[in-house]
Amino acid sequence: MRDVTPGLSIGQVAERTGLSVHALRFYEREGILIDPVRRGPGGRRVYGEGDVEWLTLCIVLRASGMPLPDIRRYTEFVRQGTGNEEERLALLRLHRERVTAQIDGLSRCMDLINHKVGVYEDLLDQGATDHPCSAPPS
Amino acid sequence: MRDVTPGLSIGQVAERTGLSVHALRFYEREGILIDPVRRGPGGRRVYGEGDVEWLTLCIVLRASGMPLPDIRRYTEFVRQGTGNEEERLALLRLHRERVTAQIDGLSRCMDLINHKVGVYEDLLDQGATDHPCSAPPS
DNA sequence: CTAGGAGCTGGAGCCGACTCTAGATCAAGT
DNA sequence: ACTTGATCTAGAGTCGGCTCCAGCTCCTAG
Repeated sequence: MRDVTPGLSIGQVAERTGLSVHALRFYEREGILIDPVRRGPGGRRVYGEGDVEWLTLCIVLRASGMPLPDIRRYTEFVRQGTGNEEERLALLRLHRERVTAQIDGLSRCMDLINHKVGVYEDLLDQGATDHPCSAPPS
Repeated sequence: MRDVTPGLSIGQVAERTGLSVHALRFYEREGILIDPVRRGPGGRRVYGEGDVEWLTLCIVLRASGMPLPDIRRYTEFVRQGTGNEEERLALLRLHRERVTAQIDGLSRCMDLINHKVGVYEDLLDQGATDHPCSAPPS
């Protein structure tokens, strides 16, 4: 009944997470994994399902713009175990604000882009019906 | 009545746009300006209001993740004058899709981050009221 | 006259996050 | 036995987007 999680090679983890094997080793060097990866025969890395889950979280944090040093700090808190939940929460809240700011910024850019798309669409419609002169947009 | 736009120095443009003077010269080298900057006595750059407006647009495009080469291509279309509105529109639409994808991605990250923030908030509330054991989150 | 400050050019440097290379080791298939 | 392919390490290279530096020219104020 034991050994339900048989251990994954770096290639398998790469496949599941979408990270490259290079990136996996790089993350490990950067201290992004919670505990040192186990090694199988020949010194090969052996990952568990827990590692994959953790990496999946890290990928989300990265994708939302958290810098690696911050991810490392968060990892260190988790590695230390319970007792620092406030700090973890503070990091997460800080990041949440950054993501909110990103989304807001992008939405404001979107408004302008939509506006310009609209202008050009109108211009082309109008041109199709052969309207007279008008100031060209930039 | 003429000369309403007296011409701006690179420093003034930097101040208005928020770009650095370095970045302004860099953008110029990259072909991001619609026409070559006029030069005043001593070979100094003289910008017009139109340049500032154009740069303002470019800043929005950059802020929303459009790469400089794409901005350059868009600039080239505008530089060529009317007749390529379809191409401009295509570039804008493509970019709009990228921005939409970015916002969607970030929103999905937000869901997870919010979830984790909620988990830690609950955990700390619960801890304050001295609840018994529970599995620690990652 | 001189000192400061802004501007000029060309080119080097930096940062983050990977990505790739070289050269070695190891396991499995033919 | 041999080849293939995955893995290992240490370290170098890449890329985008600036940023900074050296050494020069200007203009203006004191």
